Amino acid sequence: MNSASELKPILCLVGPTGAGKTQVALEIAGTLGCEIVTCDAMQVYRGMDIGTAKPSQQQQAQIPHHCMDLVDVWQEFSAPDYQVDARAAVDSIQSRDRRPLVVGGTGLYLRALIDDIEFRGAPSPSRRRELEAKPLEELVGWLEMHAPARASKVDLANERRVLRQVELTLDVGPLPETDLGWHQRLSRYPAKIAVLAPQSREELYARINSRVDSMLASGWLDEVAQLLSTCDLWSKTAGNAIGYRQLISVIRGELAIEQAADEIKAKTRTYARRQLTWWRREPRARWFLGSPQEMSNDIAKWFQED
RNA sequence: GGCGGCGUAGCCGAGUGGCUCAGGCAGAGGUCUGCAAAACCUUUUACGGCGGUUCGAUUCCGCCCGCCGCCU
Repeated sequence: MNSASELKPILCLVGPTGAGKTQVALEIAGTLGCEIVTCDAMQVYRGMDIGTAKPSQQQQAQIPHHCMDLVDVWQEFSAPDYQVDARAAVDSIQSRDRRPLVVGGTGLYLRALIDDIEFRGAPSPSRRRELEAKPLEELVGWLEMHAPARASKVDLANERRVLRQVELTLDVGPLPETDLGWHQRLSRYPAKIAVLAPQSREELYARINSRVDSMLASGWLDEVAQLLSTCDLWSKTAGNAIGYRQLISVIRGELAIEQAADEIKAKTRTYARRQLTWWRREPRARWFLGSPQEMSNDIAKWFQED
């Protein structure tokens, strides 16, 4: 690996859905000579194009994209998988003396990439099914008894998190003394994180609403029908994607399209809000509030400062 | 015109003569180490209007307004 490029921070462009990241990313990648590493939990799925707002074929031909279209909708994919793939992409880009530009909205995936997070204890599906059948109180009781340090760190009302801690206890034991914790934010890669977001909440929501309409107008429903015809049992992640879940119900005749559209907009807005919450806590983030056109230059300028 | 039903927060929707007056969605804030576009936590906003009965009415009664259905 080239040591000069290794010292340069990884450029990251994040923000809520609908802020205009793709547009800015393409511009910046063009002027700074970057390759794009997608940081999006849903764009890894092949065929989920319209609803995940994937860059077009032309756009992808213009700038190399990585970590996109990695798996099919029936395949499970999660943060550790992303970590492996994204780090490989970053290392490869840097070894070719180019600069990676990480673009996306999935906060956890970004941290999996740039922070020194080690995922351990891959869950076993059969045991997970067993644990899922147990009531929350039982899992909490077990955890408090066998791994009090873990119990004190999780949200005990959140069954999914508690269950994972039980799995970790079973597989890697109680929390090691050396565990520095999530909040240490030990960087594996130095990074510059630009958060792109519209000036106001109203503007963000307006952008989201009209984007959902234009996705539906460009054949989103057909895309889902197409995917559904090749596979009707989707992975947990893909099957939970906003919009896809609702459109599947429409195709199955369980939901009217107008209702689906409203629900998709509402869920997307909520999602955008949670994204903003995530980045508010990111100390390395620098915020750029405005439209993509307005912010593009400012972000590029900041990225170029070394 | 007659008869009946309904009117509860931005929306859906239970309920009650007084008590911390359901719940869901949306909105706002937050959490986040293998489903993260997920999961979870906290939280604002009500009883169509005017009278009456009552110690007390969102709840009971009357009138009015609005909506829906049926009849002529």
